[in-house]
Amino acid sequence: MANCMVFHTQIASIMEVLANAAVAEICKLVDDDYAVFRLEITQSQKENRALRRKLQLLELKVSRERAERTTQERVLTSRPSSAKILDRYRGMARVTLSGEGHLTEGHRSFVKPVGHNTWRDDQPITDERSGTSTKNIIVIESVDAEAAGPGVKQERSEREEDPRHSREIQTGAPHVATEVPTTTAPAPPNTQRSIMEVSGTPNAFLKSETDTKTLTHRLLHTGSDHRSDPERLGQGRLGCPPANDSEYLPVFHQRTVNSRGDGDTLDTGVDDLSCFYTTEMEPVNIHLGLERQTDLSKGDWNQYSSSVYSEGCLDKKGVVIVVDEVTVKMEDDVPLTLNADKTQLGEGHSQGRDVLDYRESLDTNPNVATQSPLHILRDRDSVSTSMGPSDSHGRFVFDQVLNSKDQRAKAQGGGATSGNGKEKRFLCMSCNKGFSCLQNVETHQRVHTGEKPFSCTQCHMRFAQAGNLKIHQRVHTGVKPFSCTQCHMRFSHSYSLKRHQRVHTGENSTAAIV
DNA sequence: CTGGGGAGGGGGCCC
DNA sequence: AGGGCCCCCTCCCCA
Repeated sequence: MANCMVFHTQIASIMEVLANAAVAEICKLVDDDYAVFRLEITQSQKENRALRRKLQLLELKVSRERAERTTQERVLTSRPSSAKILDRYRGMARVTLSGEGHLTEGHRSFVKPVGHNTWRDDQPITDERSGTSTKNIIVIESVDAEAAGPGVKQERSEREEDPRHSREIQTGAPHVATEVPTTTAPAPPNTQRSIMEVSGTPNAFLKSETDTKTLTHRLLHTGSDHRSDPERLGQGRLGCPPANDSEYLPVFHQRTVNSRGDGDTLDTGVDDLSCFYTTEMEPVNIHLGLERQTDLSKGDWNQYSSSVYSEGCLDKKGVVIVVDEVTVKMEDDVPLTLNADKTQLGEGHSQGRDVLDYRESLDTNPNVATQSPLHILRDRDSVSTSMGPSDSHGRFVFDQVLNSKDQRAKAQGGGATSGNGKEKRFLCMSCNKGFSCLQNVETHQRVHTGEKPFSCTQCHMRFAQAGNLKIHQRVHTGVKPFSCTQCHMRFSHSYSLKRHQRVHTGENSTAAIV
């Protein structure tokens, strides 16, 4: 008996030692990762400082031009110049804001070519270099990027700053720049929940809840090795999940939207349009998927695609959207009222804004908040969705999501739990639609990313699917392989023929659809 | 009613 | 044998 007691005592002591060792190891890991996060936060802060400085410069430019314009107007016209100028600049500010949606007062900026000191009232407000309306966020980004110039990095490097600064929290202040020192009221200090800092697009919201962690998401980092992060963080590449019974957890989603000036393929960094799977969620390795705030309606993305590809804004202008880093700070006990105020970024926002929102926002739909755009269904039997609060170990609890909003998914048997025979193991985190294979979800995500890798050699059209390009090329070739057996009509689309034949059969088209 | 683009599903081939 | 990829089919939607 005594031996038994001694044995138990020894066991207990060994357990304690092991536990202490484990705790120490965990602490070390946390410290290491925290250092990395701090570094990235600092970099982000530097970049934001540089952008703010640039905005101030642009403001000065505006003021100067305004003064010049005032003088000129006084000379040239009998109309009270102040009113006209005010109109003009008010208009510019409105356009800028409508496009970007979040430039703060006092930071409205635009770029006007040197020597262009007058504005005509009938002149569309465009980026003079691109000829593209500034309502396109991409243009605004281009202005920023261009104005920032090569010296920005240098400038940033000269500014070391308090990392705590990066934890300034912005909540409930849509479209307000995260840090605008002179003209913007400081963010409400009360809730300290999250912060996002995005180059030129500071009005983003990330919300989450967990233990106090600072997570850095390199969301859109054009020209950077955006693959390094998941690798550094110990995740594998996208691929099939290791095993069906593993807990596949969404990690994070990266996207790069850029284009080259030669009009070639717009690289959206699609190889990162994916999620990385980890079988265990470590407290130091929690990754937030980023969910677009507004509903990704088809129209939004089509519009985006249209503006980007069809109109060739990106292609022709070589505009690069850069959203450098997003820093998220999550505090304990933050309620999951992840602000469903869609109006913040809702209608009236630019297409580009939508794209960014998609990357930046976690709020609006608590059900999908903090999930990556793509993840494996974890619980195939579950339809309910929740990202429950962290469990006692600080882990996220992810359940699968079925977005009831996606009517099309329902109509076409989409959704994670549709009754189709094939198991829909792959879930798009943007719309929560389920797919049976990874390829399909990757293709599907082009809807959200706007990636259209297939371009027509005879026109500007681009397509997300090769098959659609092939069909499209019949427009150029005039090939109409589908002919009606009852008339001489020929069609380039098989479905057009099928639809046409309803005319002969007298079948009601609506009834046919039903 | 047609033209045509967007998008999902599934089969077949290859590794 | 299973997964990835390519391709085609199909349907929806809009102009």
